[in-house]
Amino acid sequence: MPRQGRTPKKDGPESGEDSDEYRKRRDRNNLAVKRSRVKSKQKTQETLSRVNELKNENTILEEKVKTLTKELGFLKELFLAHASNSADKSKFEGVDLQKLLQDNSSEEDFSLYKRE
Amino acid sequence: MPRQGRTPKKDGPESGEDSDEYRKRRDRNNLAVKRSRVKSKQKTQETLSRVNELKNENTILEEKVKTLTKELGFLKELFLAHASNSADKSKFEGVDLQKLLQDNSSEEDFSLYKRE
DNA sequence: GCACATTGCGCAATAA
DNA sequence: GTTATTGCGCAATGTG
Repeated sequence: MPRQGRTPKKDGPESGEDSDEYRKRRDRNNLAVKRSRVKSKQKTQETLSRVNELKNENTILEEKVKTLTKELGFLKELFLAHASNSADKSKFEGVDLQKLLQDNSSEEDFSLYKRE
Repeated sequence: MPRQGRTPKKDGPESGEDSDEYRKRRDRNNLAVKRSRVKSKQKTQETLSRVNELKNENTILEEKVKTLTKELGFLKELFLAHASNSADKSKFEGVDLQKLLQDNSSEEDFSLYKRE
């Protein structure tokens, strides 16, 4: 659109009724602009805060995963150690522990082995 | 600061040397303003993207925690079931399993029990 | 046809 | 001295 630089002469009841209605409209728009810009800055700040929140949650979750993984590793080792030393040769409650514990089977459904 | 609205008359070599140097300066500043605003918008977009990345990582980590917790729960149950049925009454490789497995001991240092 | 909201843009102040 | 950033007003445009 052509950036028309103010029409000094009043052609009539167009965009520039010299000072009365025009000024009022300009002032109201200037206020609206300020409101809009304040809101915009708030949103930006909130987004930045959100990033920090998420980073923190993330760190906590990573620690949790680390801890759980360590714990799990320990139990599996203990388990296998016992199983390989036991009389029944790596069978434990009918479960093939070597196979069961070898991988980290994140996808696996353990409910098959679950007791009631 | 007083928002001086252009000095039409040239008082001398001040801020408004009527058109030559002034116009050049204005044009260069206008370009700088555009660059600055583009950069600003990019940053905003990047921050929004960052939020999404973090949300995704978060979801993945939460799933991982869930899976690991489930797996751990299963192993502990299996472990305890065996221990309580075994002849040595809840002793397993010299470790008090009941005590060891009762909690989720996130803080605990398992290295004490670690084999070489 | 309004009225407010959002946006691109230029100006001037001022930070760097 | 220069560019970068920022507050501000204007006008166009979007939205309802």
